[in-house]
Amino acid sequence: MPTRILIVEDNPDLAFGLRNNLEIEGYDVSVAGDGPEGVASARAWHPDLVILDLMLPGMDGYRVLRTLRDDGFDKPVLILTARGEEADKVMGFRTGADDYVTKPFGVLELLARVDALLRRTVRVAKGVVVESFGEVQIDPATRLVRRQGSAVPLAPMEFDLLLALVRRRGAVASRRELMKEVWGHQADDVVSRTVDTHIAELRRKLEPDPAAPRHILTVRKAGYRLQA
Amino acid sequence: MPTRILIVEDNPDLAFGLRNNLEIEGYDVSVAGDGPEGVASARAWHPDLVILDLMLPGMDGYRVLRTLRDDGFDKPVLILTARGEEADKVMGFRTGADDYVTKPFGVLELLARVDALLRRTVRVAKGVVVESFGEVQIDPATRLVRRQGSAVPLAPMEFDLLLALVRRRGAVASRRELMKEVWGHQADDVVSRTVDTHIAELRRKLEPDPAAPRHILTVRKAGYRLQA
DNA sequence: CCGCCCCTTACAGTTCCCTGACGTTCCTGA
DNA sequence: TCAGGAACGTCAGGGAACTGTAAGGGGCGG
Repeated sequence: MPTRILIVEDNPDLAFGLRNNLEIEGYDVSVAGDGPEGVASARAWHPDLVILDLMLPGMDGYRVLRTLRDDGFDKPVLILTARGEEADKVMGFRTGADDYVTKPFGVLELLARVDALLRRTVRVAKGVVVESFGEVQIDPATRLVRRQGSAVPLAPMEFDLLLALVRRRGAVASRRELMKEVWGHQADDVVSRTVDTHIAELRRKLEPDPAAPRHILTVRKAGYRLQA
Repeated sequence: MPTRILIVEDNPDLAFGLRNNLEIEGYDVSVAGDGPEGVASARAWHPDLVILDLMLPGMDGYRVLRTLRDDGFDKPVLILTARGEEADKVMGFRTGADDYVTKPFGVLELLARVDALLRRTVRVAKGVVVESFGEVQIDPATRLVRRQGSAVPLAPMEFDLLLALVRRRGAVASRRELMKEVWGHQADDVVSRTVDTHIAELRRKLEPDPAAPRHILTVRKAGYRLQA
């Protein structure tokens, strides 16, 4: 079975050109002209990679990506856009993109990047990387979290916080450490309840009984701890 | 334990800047100043990701990458270069690179790309250090105490006090010393029974017969002592 | 303008810690 | 040996400290 690539792009010329080149490379290609169509196509057709334009009519590209990830779509997504601002790129990656190419771009480079992404995916597939605790599975590659198999949408901060906890695997993480890892480098002496609120949200979304957490535990006077 | 990143870069300023930023993000960073050094470092240090400059003295970047891949090095490699020609990029990807960033670049974007690459590969391990005496085990990392294998819930102060005793291993700890270590502030001539109260609680929770303690011993007129 | 996300604040519920009082044990000296 | 005193053990209640959680507002991007 050939590798399938879904292009979500409203500009017909560009889409056509890409399709041509990719097909010459031997890929199976499908094109969606807007966001909803793209989401539907990803659901039904199960592509191995998605090339996603950010500027789309109807549904924003970020939202499409977001929807896909929340849906449980874990294949690489390459973002394609005219916006080259660094902030845009960072946001794209943060939302779960795997690469970010700005227009104008060279077709050969795009092909090479597609190839690199697919190569990496295949290579990784051998040793699946998924963290888990209890009935919750976390895939750092796609920033996707599942509980009992179904995707749980987490806000970016929530995901990062969860990841920070998971990385410590059962050890106590102080609020300050978490602050430092998730928020950045200057963990002030801020006496803030921010961490707590996010923890509460995580429990609400991930714990069977948020009032009696079994995995995201409080260690009084010390911080929080993730119980596998 | 933390994620390791190897930078192969001959420009000291750039290397230093990158190292700084990556370390702030919590990575373990090593820098190699030329190709051979980079290869050696990758072999010996087993980084989780390599940032590779193409323009290197002595050994060309492509050669380095080639050598690494032939070596069986399968971690992601991000190429960093001033050469933005499409042909260069394609060649880089073809040689086995996973991403290609051209100078000048934004640090945030680079960090985001590093993050995106690592998402698909990294995994973490853990090491456990446990103190123990008698049938009691103490894990400072989780602030968890077990007696005969089953968990014993301790209040924060109790745990800290226990830890202070354990650290002294058989030596006598005066009330004042304990106060100072656990409570931080300097213990005035406070004739307080606070320490005693907590000791009593510890005995109740940890000693088989609290009335005849076998581990948490009283040294009259001096303080307390932990018997292994 | 809306929606999402994030942080803050405030309040409520718990847990915990210190204190003071009293009982018990140990040591000492007559 | 025994009384007295000092040191330690124990207990319970008030208040402080800590966390859970629900709004509310600001910011940012779409």
